[in-house]
Amino acid sequence: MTLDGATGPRASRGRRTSRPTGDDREQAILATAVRLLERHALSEISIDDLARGAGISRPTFYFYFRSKDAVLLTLLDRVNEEAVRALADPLDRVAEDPVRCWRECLAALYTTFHSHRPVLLATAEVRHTNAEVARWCADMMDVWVTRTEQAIEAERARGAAPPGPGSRELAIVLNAMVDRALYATFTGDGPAVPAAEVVDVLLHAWLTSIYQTAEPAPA
Amino acid sequence: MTLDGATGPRASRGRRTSRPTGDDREQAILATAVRLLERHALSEISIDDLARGAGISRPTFYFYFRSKDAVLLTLLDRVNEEAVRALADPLDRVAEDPVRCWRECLAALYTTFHSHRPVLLATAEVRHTNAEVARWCADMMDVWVTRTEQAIEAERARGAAPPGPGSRELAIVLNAMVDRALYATFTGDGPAVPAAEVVDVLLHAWLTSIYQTAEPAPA
DNA sequence: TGATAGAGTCGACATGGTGTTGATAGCGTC
DNA sequence: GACGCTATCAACACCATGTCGACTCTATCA
Repeated sequence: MTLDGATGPRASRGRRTSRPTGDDREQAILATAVRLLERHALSEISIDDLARGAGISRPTFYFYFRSKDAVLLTLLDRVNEEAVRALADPLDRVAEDPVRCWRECLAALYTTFHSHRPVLLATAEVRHTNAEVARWCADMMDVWVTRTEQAIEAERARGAAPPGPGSRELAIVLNAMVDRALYATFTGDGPAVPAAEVVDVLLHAWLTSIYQTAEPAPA
Repeated sequence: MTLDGATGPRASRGRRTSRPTGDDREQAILATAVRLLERHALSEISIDDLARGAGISRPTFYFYFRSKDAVLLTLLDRVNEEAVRALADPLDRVAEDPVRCWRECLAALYTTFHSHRPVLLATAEVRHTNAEVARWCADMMDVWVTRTEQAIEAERARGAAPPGPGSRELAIVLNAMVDRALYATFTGDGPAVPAAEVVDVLLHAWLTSIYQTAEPAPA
């Protein structure tokens, strides 16, 4: 007997318990979502589309996921895991070689965003409407802001960066910049920096804001 | 006979022609929209809510506006006119006193955003779903980016700012930063800079990115 | 071996929103 | 006093979401 009150194979966003069958159906739904998102906005995709794509009927979809957005949330978890892995290392080594490490951070975000473009675009689509997705984005952003803040503090502590605005506040606006600029780059929504240059330009703004020169002193 | 193919009092987003009656109904719809947006997200407001609020039935609403988003677009035009007025002057005088003028620009954007918060939040909500709103945002952003770009070029030409990344690309990421950071400030969606500080922090990032020092040389 | 339980499935329905149609009411004017 | 235009709405067609209840299949165990 499952104790978490689940009616579906699991509480949908709850964590894995052993489940013999049905797992492939869940994967089929996720795969269908990714495939459809390559070509269509989330709002253009109906639950019926997802169900049919996975070879099931609409009511059966609800056996696996609570809603369309719950599917997105599951996909988002995957993306996050990948991003966390990619950024952990360069963020820890900022002091060794600031320019290289900050560039690696921004490049890692670029790469993650790029390779999961459909999922992140869908996220942008609903983050202002769906409280749960908004919460998720906020939590993820908070992680990056805090890591950035700590790195800025460390750079100031060792004298590599001069004092300036609060490190947290600075970290927030810099992350906001990356967030929006990458989104625009992959979307063509409004003027966007060409993909080939966007990391360079972001890095410039990032470094000068923190170090107040274009080239911080070497370690 | 109206020549623009309108069925309603005007082509809704088309431009003013003389219209004796019904204008107050249109204003009532707009006023209702603003009032409801103070308390609810756009997605929570139905066309029926707007119609009832204006004292008419739902089909009659369609006589005045093509859709819910068309109402938003009309409100947005008002905001834009105000923003254009507020920013024109400081942008023209950047060379006289860069720090003061850039701050005035950012402060003007802050003020505009703040005083039209409900409308701009609703815009963020649908800009990823509604092509017309997306287009509108893109156009507006393009205006600010171009003005910023020209100002950066001018500063470089007179030797006040050193060379750096392409002025257009820099203008884009700086505007992206303002866009997203102000949104977060007024929304509490994710970590946000306190309202009292946000202009200062944005100004810091803005100045250092352009002048590559915290304090550009006086004119 | 056949009763039982639970996972998995879906037809049919209820709900709630959007947008359209067609009929009508009021009013100025020629 | 009839024509044309603005303005209005009841009724309808449509579509997406989410729920209910009945059904099937399979594995287990007395």
